[in-house]
Amino acid sequence: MTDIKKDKVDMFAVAKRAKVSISTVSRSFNHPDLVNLATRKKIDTAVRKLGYIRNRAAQTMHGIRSGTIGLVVPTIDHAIFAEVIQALSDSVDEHGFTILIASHGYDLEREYAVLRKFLEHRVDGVALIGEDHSEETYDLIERQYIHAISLWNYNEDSRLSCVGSDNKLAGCLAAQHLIDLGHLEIGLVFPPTVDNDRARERRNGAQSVLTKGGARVYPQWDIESTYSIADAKDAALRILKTEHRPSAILCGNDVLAMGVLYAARSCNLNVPEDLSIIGIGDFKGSNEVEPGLTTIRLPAREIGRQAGEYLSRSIIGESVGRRRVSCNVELIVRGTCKPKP
Amino acid sequence: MTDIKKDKVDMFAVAKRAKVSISTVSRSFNHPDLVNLATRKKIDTAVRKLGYIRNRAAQTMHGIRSGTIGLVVPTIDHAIFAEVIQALSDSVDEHGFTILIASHGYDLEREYAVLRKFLEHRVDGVALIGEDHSEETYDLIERQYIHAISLWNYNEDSRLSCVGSDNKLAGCLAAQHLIDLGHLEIGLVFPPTVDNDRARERRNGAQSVLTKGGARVYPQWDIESTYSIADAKDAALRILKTEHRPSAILCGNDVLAMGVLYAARSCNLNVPEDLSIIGIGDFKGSNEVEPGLTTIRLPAREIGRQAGEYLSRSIIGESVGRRRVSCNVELIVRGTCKPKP
DNA sequence: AATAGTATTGCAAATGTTTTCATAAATTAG
DNA sequence: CTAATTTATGAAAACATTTGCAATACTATT
Repeated sequence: MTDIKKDKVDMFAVAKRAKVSISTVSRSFNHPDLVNLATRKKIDTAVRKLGYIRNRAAQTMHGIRSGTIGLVVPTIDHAIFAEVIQALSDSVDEHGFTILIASHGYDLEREYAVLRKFLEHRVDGVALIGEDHSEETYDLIERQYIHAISLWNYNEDSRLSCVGSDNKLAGCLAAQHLIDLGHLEIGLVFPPTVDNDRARERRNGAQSVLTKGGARVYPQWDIESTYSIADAKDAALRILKTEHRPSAILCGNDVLAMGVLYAARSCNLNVPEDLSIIGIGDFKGSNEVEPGLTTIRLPAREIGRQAGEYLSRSIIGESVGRRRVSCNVELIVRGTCKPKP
Repeated sequence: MTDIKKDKVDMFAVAKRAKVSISTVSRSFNHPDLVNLATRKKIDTAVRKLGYIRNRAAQTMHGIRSGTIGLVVPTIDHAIFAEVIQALSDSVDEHGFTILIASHGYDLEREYAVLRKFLEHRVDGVALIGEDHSEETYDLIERQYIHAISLWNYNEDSRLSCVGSDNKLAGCLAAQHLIDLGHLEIGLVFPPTVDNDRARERRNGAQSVLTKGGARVYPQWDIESTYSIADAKDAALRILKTEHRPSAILCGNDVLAMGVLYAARSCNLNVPEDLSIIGIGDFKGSNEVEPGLTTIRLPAREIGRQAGEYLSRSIIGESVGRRRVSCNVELIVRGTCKPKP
């Protein structure tokens, strides 16, 4: 065995096969205009024959970008995030970036750990969901001068760049719609609000409008449910089974609203005649369910796309500094709400 | 400015601050037992003070694993994949791996491109969905000796290791259930089957049982719909509006089944009295919808978990060779199917 | 007190690239 | 036909680590 021709396929192997120097190989990748067409062809065939694949790890060591962006989400398999992930992925992909993804299950310490791991991988930027992060996390981002962006929530005082919607406004809009329809006895189904600014803001918004509008929310109508249709259905059943039930239920997001809708149906309550339901989010399927879900639209795809665009550009160096992008929220009236008789 | 104390924080900086050699720093990370406790402490404080973060890119260059696994899916934001992604991510995370993710939108050439990109990043392994891949893709995987696994479909002749379910069986089971209930006029709503072996197998399975059972599927009852509730609802409306409509509809997956269910409701058809519906998948929410969706369960989380486990182990070196894991499919009877009177 | 281990540490080579600088060849100008 | 450019290539340093080997400092044994 000629110890020279090991099967390790690196630039060296390519160079040898093409009978050029290793620098020429590198150049033909990075500055093809600087190398003669003929040699470029030789190199190309060598690459093909050997099945050579460039090693980004080695490139990264020269201060060259890693071409990766880290995305940390609470969880991947919620409709609410899946859509944003897809949009962000598509949009950074156009600039040649790849996504490193991890979830933390609403545990801010895990979020920090994930962020560190991403930094070890030398991601060129990171995207986080929302604004509730540990001080350590914020610290790390600032100390490392890493391009970062917060998704989902718009806040004009945000510590990071952000692209998202005004969740408080979303909550207000939902509540206002119910008030406008004359509802005064209103149930609330919201996800846990600790370490979840999106849910908290929506809730605060809704509640402020509700009290201002003279509505009452009895404690037994104010229920917490994890992000799950099953859980929300159970939660709603508890509300609906009280002898005195609200005339409308406002939900922290559309998945919960779906659960409530199913709960109503299983109690033989007609929606919206016997019960009005409003959600927040306007997820896939919210339009198709019967009756169509009245909700507040948050433009998930738009948020993901803009975030990806911003991150990519600021990494590439086309734009700089902090930026805050507010995406519109909007009431979508469908079939689950009706004026209180 | 002392040109020595640039703000570049690498091992060198740490070494200098801790007054040890760079090798000792490295060792204290990788083989802490080989370095004195006192020095380790010194190094530790230096690391902390400087905010040093290890550079995996540099490590990867020594043949050390990159600690990443590439996951290529058709799309991220379908319930069907989101769940599997989450499970796989969780399971590889336990072994210290991070996921690189990208979607190809059912375009096999893009899949190949993504795979190449992952290989440039020196992922330690890759996971693909299904068995429909371009020859180039299979080639690349074999030539690069990369750990690879195919998810979702079980096939005893699979070219790659696989963990999944027998999709053909799933189709058969669904069809058999309808036949058993006495349905002979059956509609079909399936996603496009080109480059999608999962859908194709289910469809083949279903159809073989149907014809064997003497059922008839008129062409106008055999409809293709993209993976989308909205699309499926439209498709179903077309079937249900024909003057002669089937007594049951078999759907390629639960999302489509939901669309059909909503379509039925919007036509004022009662499910299951006027129309039976069966899905495949048993997604989140299929149990909660009213009436609960009768379906064939495919254990998404289980598949993701096992795949992650297999990949991690085989990368770490604990297990070897090809492996094919079959996950059970099972008929889940709920409320959307009823015997034909 | 000398010897043999053993526990620590540092030096330097290696990893797979990119890039600067220098050199050689080819082209153009004078 | 020579000088001045321009074009094309190679040599070597740099990047941030890991690791085999050698050197040093301790500790235990006799």
